[in-house]
Amino acid sequence: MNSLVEENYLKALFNLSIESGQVNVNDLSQRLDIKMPTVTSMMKKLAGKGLVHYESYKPLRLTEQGKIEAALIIRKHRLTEMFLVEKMGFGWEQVHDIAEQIEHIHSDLFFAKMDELLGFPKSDPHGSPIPDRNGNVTWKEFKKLSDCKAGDRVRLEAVINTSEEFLKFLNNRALSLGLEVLVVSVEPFDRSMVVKYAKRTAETLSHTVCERLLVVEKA
Amino acid sequence: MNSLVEENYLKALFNLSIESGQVNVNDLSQRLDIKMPTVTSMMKKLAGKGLVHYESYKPLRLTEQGKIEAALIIRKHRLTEMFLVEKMGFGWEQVHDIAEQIEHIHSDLFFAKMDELLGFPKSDPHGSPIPDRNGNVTWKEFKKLSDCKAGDRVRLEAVINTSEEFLKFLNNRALSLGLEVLVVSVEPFDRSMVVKYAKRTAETLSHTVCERLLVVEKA
DNA sequence: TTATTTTGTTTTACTTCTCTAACTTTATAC
DNA sequence: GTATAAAGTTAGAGAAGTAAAACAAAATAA
Repeated sequence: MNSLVEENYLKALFNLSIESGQVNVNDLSQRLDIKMPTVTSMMKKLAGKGLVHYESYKPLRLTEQGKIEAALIIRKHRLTEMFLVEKMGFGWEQVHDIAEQIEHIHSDLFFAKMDELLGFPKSDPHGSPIPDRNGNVTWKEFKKLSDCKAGDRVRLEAVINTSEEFLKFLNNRALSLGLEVLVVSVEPFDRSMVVKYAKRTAETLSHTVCERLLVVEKA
Repeated sequence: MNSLVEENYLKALFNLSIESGQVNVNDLSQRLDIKMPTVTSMMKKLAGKGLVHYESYKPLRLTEQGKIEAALIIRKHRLTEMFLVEKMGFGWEQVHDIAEQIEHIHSDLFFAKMDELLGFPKSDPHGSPIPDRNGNVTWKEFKKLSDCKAGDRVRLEAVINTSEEFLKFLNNRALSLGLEVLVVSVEPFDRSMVVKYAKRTAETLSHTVCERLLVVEKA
């Protein structure tokens, strides 16, 4: 069984791989706020357990087994977030830190029960997919709002950044998942967008914000 | 802030103090399955943090602050057990190990929310009192069923042993908290009791079992 | 009350996870 | 295409938590 610390390395490596493709020791070091020599030695340890492919000076890669174990931790994290929001009344901006701890609870039954009470959800409160019990993840095809053009009608389905500040920013503008959004115009100078949704007829969103909003085109 | 390991020592010391009054290094060592030298050094560490009164070769005692911090961990444990039973559909025999892990989650909000969703319960699924947010515990006056005599009418309010085996034993006999029990007779030879409750007209319970059942006399 | 057993402590050492400092390899810039 | 910078590794060390071995104190039993 992996230690809590090992689980955190696996999860970070998994997430970084998805976010940026190639992951270096330095990336993992910064993500975990742990110095590079420590990361190097942990990578060797995890390589010894068959969870990471490690070669000196090469990018880091999870093995198939490593991917599964990482996905199962992320499964527990996302089920927890969903449970906190749906069953306990938390806001989507409040759940990250709690889930970060509960993801390390060892009890299949506990998470199976959550899953069941939630009706086997496919995604978490931020729109990220929940891996299945075997560690398989299926990603929906999303588009960044920032890649849309004037006139596009889309539905907000996920957010990339899940920091409390960003989510509070979205709360303040009544931006939530499932919302239908019309792109009114795109400002060429700073790529900010004017959008229309719900009762908001002309809300301006910076490019930085639009890059973090994932949408699907409205059929 | 106390580490998870320190929290476990505090909790064990608190529980042992209630169960048996005087707690020696050896008792704590056995309870935690940790060798005595390790316990000794942890006691010195906790004494340094002002949580334990430690003197060589003397019984171990929590300081007032130590009692409060221990009670707050136990509060989290018992709230969790209650939540698992009441809100997630677990049986009272299934919740101990999960609560043992969740009690170490650091989030006042999480436990405040549990408390609220449960309607501020006074005791856990095994009848043990839940300490308040300040670490104060109020024990009800219980009597052991084994101290009752033939003809007594009592209500089952708590169980002492919370092991899975014991609770399954009680489940099999439909013994649950709140039940009204009539002591039909006491066997002088082995102190076993014949009792009557619900639809059971003549159930025999060994002294070992009766000692672990806490009751109040029916007014 | 003295001998023996039990309990508790001290010392040393191991494991896990972390760091700093020094060195090496790879990438970047001129 | 070397010089410099950035990234990565090695080596040594420290904190937290654990145990084994050796010793000391206290309790118990003869």
